[in-house]
Amino acid sequence: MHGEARRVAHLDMDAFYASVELLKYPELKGQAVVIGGRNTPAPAERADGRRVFGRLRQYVGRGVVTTSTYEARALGVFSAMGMMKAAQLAPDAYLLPADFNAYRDYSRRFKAAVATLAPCIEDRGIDEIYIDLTSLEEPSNVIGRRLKEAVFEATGLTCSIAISPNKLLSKIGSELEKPDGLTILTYDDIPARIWPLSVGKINGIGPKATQKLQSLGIETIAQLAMADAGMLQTHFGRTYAYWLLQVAQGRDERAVVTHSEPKSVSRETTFDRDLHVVHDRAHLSSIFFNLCEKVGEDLKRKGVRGRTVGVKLRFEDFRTVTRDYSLDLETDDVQLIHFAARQCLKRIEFSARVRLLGVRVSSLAPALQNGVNEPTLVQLPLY
DNA sequence: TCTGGGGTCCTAGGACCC
DNA sequence: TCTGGGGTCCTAGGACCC
Repeated sequence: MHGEARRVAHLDMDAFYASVELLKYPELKGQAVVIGGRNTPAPAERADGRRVFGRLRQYVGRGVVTTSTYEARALGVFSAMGMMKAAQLAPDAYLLPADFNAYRDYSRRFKAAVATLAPCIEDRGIDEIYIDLTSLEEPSNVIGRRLKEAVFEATGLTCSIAISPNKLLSKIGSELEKPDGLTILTYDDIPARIWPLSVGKINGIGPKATQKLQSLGIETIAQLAMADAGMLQTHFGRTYAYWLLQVAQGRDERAVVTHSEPKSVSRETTFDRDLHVVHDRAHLSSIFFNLCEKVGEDLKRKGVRGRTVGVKLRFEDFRTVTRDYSLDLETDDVQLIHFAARQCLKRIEFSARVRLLGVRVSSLAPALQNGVNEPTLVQLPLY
């Protein structure tokens, strides 16, 4: 049952958002730059054409760091860190707002460049992809260099690539020589290059599992590979224990998936201040309807409709609750989404101020041209 | 002055059906 | 009067990823 030996690349753009910003503002090259914040102003343009950049210390309010340059990372500022904490660590760092339109544009460019050389691509978000190279003839180092050149040609940006027999090893490998890295791994390299790493470097082992493994005396992938199967099973369950031992050996049979259908569409927002259900009712209601509208627009744009409407609510103490409401037929109608989402809200006990509100539609199906799978409010007996 | 927004996948219990 | 077993759908929560 052994498949053909495969060759899979993982390509990861280097500090992607930050690097795109440096293309726009080359005068910031070599500086600590942080991108993020909820209401970060764009740089001001002076009359003499020079730009004036904000500093991290000037930031007030909620929000997190979206990303940072390597210079800012050296000061301890990383993605997802609270802005206020980041400002303590690097008050003089330059601060820019995220510009997702620009990132999406560069994302399309680098993916198109790769596609001209190797068409079997799995999208893993805005700044990374897997590429199946099995059908290509050239040696891995030649292909790798060619991919990097094509990406740089198309974007002016560097990336890091690893090529190995599977996605698991390539995903780990692309980080090993960042930035501008090219890493080639075979199974023989696992003891020297993979086993010394922390278990948290494995895609799928997050903070919780890392913590739990550490409490069992397992910190490196080597220690995981040597761990007792029965012990792992008692702490993680049979399925997960088996997976842990497989990945510790560098084994991964997952295919490079070039096509997938969306499973859900959602919008959520964290408020500038926590809102009170009664006191801020009007404000909450208007935000709520807005989220329904945006989800409806997103569904129509993607050409799908969904049967299950869900809401997500986060309280001031960060407790998060969700509620679902399934309809008889798929919909992309804003009024119907709003109706179903209100049914969800009714079942939540509001015990504290609200920090975040979200609306999601799942159980998706392609929208039919004749609209036959779209129920209307009139058909709803309870309305 | 903590902690974004958009997703996927998994688990687990209960309803319901045959 | 102590009562199966399998399958599917629905809901809620949580881990994880980018």
